[in-house]
Amino acid sequence: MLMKDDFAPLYIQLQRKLRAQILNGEFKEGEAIPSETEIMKTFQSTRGTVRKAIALLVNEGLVHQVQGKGTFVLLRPLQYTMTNFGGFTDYLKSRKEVAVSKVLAQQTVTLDGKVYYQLVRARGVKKDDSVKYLMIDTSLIPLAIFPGLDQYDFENQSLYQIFREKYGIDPKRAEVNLSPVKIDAQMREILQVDKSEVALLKSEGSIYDQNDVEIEKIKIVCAPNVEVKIMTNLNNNANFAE
Amino acid sequence: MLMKDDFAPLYIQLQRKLRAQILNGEFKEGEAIPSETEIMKTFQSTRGTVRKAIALLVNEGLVHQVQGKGTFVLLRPLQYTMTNFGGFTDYLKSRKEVAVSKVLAQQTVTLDGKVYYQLVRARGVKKDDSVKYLMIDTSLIPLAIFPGLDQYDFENQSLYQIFREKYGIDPKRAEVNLSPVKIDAQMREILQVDKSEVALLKSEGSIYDQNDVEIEKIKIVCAPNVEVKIMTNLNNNANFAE
DNA sequence: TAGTGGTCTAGACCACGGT
DNA sequence: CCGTGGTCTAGACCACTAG
Repeated sequence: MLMKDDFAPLYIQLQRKLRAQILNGEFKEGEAIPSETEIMKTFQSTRGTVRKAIALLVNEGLVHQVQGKGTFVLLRPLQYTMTNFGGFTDYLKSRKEVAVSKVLAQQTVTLDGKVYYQLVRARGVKKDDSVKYLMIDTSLIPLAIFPGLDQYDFENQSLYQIFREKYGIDPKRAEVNLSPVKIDAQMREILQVDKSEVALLKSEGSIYDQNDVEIEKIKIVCAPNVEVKIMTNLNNNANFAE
Repeated sequence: MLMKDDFAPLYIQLQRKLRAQILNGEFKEGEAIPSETEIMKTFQSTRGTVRKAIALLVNEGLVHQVQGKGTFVLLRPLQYTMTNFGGFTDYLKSRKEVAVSKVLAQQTVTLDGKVYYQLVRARGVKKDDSVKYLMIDTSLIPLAIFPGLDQYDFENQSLYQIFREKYGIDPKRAEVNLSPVKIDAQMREILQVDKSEVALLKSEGSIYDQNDVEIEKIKIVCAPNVEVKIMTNLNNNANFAE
């Protein structure tokens, strides 16, 4: 079932197939997906590969595993979970929603002697022919790394898709700081913020590629109705020093 | 070097040892740690185990790997990174800092017919004989799951350590929503917030154990000088549906 | 007892970086 | 070319859950 000649490794292919089956409702929420052994047989693969694919889904928060029982689909109501800073289009696509972007400003700016392409967008989703804007997203992208980036149409194309397909650069790691920010007029208008609100949530940080090179500085301000939800596994810190 | 009879699996033992070496400065920031093959020989283990240990360190944000080159220690200035919601003491211990807790309130409350033990604490660190409070932490713990929990002294003991050692329950997964919250008098006093600030960052959510049972509801309000930093790997979403 | 996930081994081949 | 990390295989034994 899995193709060795596909560009993606087998465990990624398997992750995609399993996720698609879950999102399509083939495996119901709260119920078990097939056991690792069954998945091995179905996809003609080995235990290690299957476990790696499932581990990614666990990390995504789509399933969880219980020893002796099985792997279960987590129940989570549809909501805009802002776990993936900057991967907005990809994220919504993986959740089968339609992403909408509106460019508010674009220009080249110089910062610390480096030239950046600045892109400010309102990001939202299409719901029943109307658009709801969920965040205002400011990107600073070094033109030394992405020459000619300003020629693309960012209303209809995913920034990260262009990074990958046109420049062969893959966003690998995000590091963002979260803080409250006072609401200004532009935020209030675009995100339709009620007068009673005084602050919104701001995420500010950097995206790095596989070589730990900073490829984007981001600032995202979220509408009050956007749930910024973090899901973490706590395994790592049960263990202090040696 | 690794002990089979230790309670922790080999890859966790190895993770701890490597982390300790990094934090002790044996491997410098920005430089490479020994290769996977070398670590295999040093600790008499196999590739899979070594890779699993390193994967955990990557997830922690302590190191990153570059194909063909090696595994490198990431440079990060000392700061209070709030990635592990609720694992405050554990986190600081793994960073070799001294955690301080002050109990502000404790009582039993009933919510939706269930009885909870409510614990409100100011959490901080000891620096040169003075204490800096960094967050106000409200926990709701179901007494049905943790009978007799109120007998412990939470100024000097880690809540999660008691969960693990006295009740055999291990916090596994956190799900929190982040949002701004208007500052009240208590926050302003304890966290020493400047008058110009109008909002702080609030993290509100639940902690689940290995069986996906909710074992704690948490609400954490952070001081303005606390960096709430999220580090994520973006691998998962480069791949849409199948 | 049978089936599940959790851990571990001992190999293999590949892609990439630097020499 | 060699050493690095990235992927994959084909087994093994264990711990836990449930009938």
